[in-house]
Amino acid sequence: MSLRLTTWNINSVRLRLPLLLRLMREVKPDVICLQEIKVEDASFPAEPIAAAGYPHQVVRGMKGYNGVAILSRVVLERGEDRGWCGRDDSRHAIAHLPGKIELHNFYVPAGGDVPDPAQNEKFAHKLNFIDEVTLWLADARIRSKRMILAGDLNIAPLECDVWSHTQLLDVVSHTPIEVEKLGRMQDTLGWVDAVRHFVAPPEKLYTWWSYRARDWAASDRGRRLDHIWVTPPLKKMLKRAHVLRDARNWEQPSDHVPVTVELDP
DNA sequence: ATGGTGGATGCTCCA
Repeated sequence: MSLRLTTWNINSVRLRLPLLLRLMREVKPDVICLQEIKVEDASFPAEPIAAAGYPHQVVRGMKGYNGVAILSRVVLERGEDRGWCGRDDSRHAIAHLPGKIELHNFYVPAGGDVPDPAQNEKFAHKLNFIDEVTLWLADARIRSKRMILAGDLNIAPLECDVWSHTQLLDVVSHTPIEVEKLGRMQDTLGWVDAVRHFVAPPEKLYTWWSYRARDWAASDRGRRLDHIWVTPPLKKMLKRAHVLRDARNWEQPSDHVPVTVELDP
């Protein structure tokens, strides 16, 4: 059984439905994890997505903000929904895939601008979110489980995951406290960073470029915020990873680009 | 040092 999985913060699934269909045609993933779909479940464009070959869908949306979805060519079973930090703000979806693989799709809070949890409630929420997920993963610790964790984690952990390590040390997404907490989360189950498995440091690699740059490609001030991790039993199955940088140049693009990993038995 | 853009929403929030 071969599996090609893509994660993409699409920043409005309704506005960018044509781009999603293009991704399906050009990359042909078996499974797609979307974040920031920004739509209620009832208004999710389920039919055109099914018609494009992805009839199996787990949608966890809300009005206006956040929202995640898992789209699949292959049959999947929805996992049990759960909230984090006492909220139900549509930041996590679970699906059970063929081959006894448990898939988690996360949209971690961005965390606002001020990197101090005492001054900035959004940053506190982000740190608490990571802590809660970490505790939960550690509690459910079964190292032999075949699991994939994908999504917009809103943290660029490595120096080569940002355009300037020193200039971003106090910028939310690359602060030492976030990087440390993400590292702890990764340690819970010995998660393997499936993309850095193929694009080893110190090679620079980004998945997000701000809308605010005059020329995003020329300045290339990117960050790697979108991730795909696998548990150790899947490590030997990793075949390929790809960041679709071209998608940042598509018409009316998301500020994030799709990240894809292929696994083979 | 600052402000820059984009999406959903509805006289503003979030990224």
